[in-house]
This record gives sequence, structure tokens and C-alpha cells, in this order.
Amino acid sequence: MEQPQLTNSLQTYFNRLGHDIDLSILTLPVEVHSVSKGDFLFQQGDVASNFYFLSTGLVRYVSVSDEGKEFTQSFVKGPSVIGSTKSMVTKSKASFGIQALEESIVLSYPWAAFYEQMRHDKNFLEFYVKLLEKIFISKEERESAFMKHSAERRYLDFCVAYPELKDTIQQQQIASYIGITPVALSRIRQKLKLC
Amino acid sequence: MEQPQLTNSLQTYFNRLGHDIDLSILTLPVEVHSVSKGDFLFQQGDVASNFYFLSTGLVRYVSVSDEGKEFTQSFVKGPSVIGSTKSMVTKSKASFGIQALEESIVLSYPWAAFYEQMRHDKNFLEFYVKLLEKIFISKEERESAFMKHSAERRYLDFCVAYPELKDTIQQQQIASYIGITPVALSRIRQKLKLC
DNA sequence: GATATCGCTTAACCTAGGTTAATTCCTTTC
DNA sequence: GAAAGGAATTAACCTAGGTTAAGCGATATC
Repeated sequence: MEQPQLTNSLQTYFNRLGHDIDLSILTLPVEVHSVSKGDFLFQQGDVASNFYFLSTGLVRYVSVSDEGKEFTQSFVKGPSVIGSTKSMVTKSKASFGIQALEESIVLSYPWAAFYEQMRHDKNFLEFYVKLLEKIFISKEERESAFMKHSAERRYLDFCVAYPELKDTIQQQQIASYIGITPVALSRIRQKLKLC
Repeated sequence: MEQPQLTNSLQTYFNRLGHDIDLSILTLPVEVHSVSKGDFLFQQGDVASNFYFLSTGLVRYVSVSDEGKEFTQSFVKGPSVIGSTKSMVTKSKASFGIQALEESIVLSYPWAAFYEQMRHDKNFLEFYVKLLEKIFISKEERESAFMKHSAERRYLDFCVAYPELKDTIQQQQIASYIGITPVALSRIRQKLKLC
């Protein structure tokens, strides 16, 4: 542990998931990354086989279509575990990148080593299960929103889900999150103002 | 184990995920359900706190919007673990129902008991991790398809992903899977025929 | 302090997909 | 074998959202 004060937030986060995990087991050094606003932790297409923990800051998961259009898959505020489960587990290319929307502090640890650690410590494994379940459930919620709701409804849902982001991030990023163009979002906001 | 011959497929499935799990640990009886075409294993809104295993058959996950429109979230062919992770883990109401599209055989086991079993057996826990990762990854793939692709593209992707379903299930169900009306799907198929 | 540059708005026009409804073609069912 | 319901097609019309482009503040940059 090179920077014990930084890993405190990680320890706290782990403890909050209800397990008795002692991070001092980790033998490799935890790396600390400082990611500036606008910069990427990793890009779409990279193999991101690290376990990442966003200690403080705000990021978005962003993927670009073949036609070059940007889509924001989600916003995540620290403290939280972040990263591409798929890329991590299967060592494949990530289908999205992670971009900081604010100055952010990210800790990382090699996934393979982390996984080995887990296999020898049931508490770790249980922690990982809780983590997967947690992310999984939040995904299950969002999944159907696209099919079921109009863009206007999705915008209103966004405002409820991320009240603190509504006025701090760019509208084009909100638009890319709800899956429409900035022009269309502007129209929707205009219409809502009139009501 | 009341019907050992049926649990063989479950044992095989478990083994294929690479772990040495002995199902005979399970103390409660595994229930066997025979679900007729069109019938529901459970409905949207039910608390489905069982671990379900689709031994043979074909099901779809279907959810209904407030306005009464049906959406197919996915098709699953046996043998496969099925169910609502969210409902199972949090004992909340499922946001979708599971409907058989063919005569299906489903095994079930109370989740709470299954989970307890896992906590005492690291192999079980690792199995569950593999399982979560597996479903998770397939979700990560589908998630962005809606934002990124047109309905036509989504239909073509469907045909590649489920070649055997393309001609065996109803078009309205394909339509509800790709998020359009049967009328729109018919138009798209018409257009593709001309090419 | 002038001038790019970037984010947002507004307007005009276009297109994919929704809605309704009529028609045909299958299956069931009696 | 007639009748009835369900599944798919086709056409006419409508609407949400995309596209392009012009204008308007802001905030950088020189």
C-alpha cells in the first residue's frame, strides 16, 4: 500500500457491503491515478483488465457507434467500483471508455491478482458477489427504460435519478445518455418549460 | 432429490462452468415444473425468490409497460439458469415475467437455501460468480444495441443471434424484442426481401 | 478589446416508425 | 365444411425525433 490514506475510502466501501475484508492482504501495490476533466481512464477498445475504484470524482461510460456517434451508458459518482466487467473477466476489448467529467482520483489493482486473492478468501468472494449483484440490479432497471419510455420521459427520469448532475454537466452529455440529439433535448426542455 | 434423472442436466450444466459441485448437498427437494406453451413460470410483479433452471424448452422474459405494451427482454433456450436476479436477491417484485414459448421443463430450488449452501461451499460460490459474470456480459452486449442501431439493424442482429428462432416463433414476439410494432417489422422484412 | 470557439436555442424540413384499418391467409372449433 | 379467431401484410396518415443551418451568448485566446 503506497498511499494508505487513499485506500481508506476503498476499505470503507468494502466494509459497507457488509464483509470483513482486510485489504492489507493485497500484495501488489495499489496504483493511484489522477484523471483530469475530459481525460479517459481507458478508451473503448482497450483491454482494461484492472479492478478500478473511483475514490472521488465523476465519470461517464461512453461508447462510440460505427457511425461515430457518442453514447453515454451511465454516469458514476465516487466512491464506487468502476470498469468493464466483460473486459476484466474475459480479457477482451472494452465496448466503452471511461471519461472523467470532473477531476477524479482512481485506484487500480490488477484484476488477475485480485481474483486470485478472492479464491483464497471467502469474504472477498462474497464481496465480489455482492458487487456483481449490485451492478447487475441497477442494469436490470435501466435496461427496459429505452424500450418502454419516450425521450421526454427518459429525460424526466434522468432528472430524478441524477438531480445533482442536471445542472452541472453539459446538455449534450445528458442527450447522449437518454439517446437523442442535443437539438431534440433542447426542444423537450423548451416544451416542459411551457407546462 | 426426487427425480434424479432430471437433475442430471443441472449437474451437467454446473460441471460445464468448471467447478466441482456435488448437488447432493442440497437438502431440500428440487421441484419440477412442467410449463405449457404460453403459460408463465412467474408473472411480472411476483416475488420470484427461487433459483430456476430451464432444463429443456424455450422461454422469453416479457415485461409490460404502464400503457400495456409488451416488451420481450430476451429469449432463453434450455439448458440454462433463468429467473430475475433482482427479485431473487432483494425479494422484490420481478420487473418481468417468464413465459414458455414451447413446452418446457423447469427445476426450482428456494434461493435462500441455495444461497446458504453457497456460503458454506466455496465451489458453489465460485459457480455463482461465474454465472453472474456470464449473464452480466451478455447484458453488457445487448445494452447498447438499442441506442446505437436502427430497428432494421437490430432485426438483422436478431437473425444472426437466434437463427433457429427466426422462423419458429411469432413475428410479433420478434418485434417486441427489437422494440417495434409488428407492422413496422413487416415493413422492414418487405424492404429486405427487395434487396 | 477584438475575435474565435463552444454550448445552447430556434426554425425548416425530412424520415423512421407508430396508429388505424382493411385484406388475406391460417388455424381452430363446432 | 362453415364460422371464427389469430397472424401477417399492405396502405394511408400522423408524430417524435433527426438533420442542417442560422443566430446568440458565453468564455477563451491573442
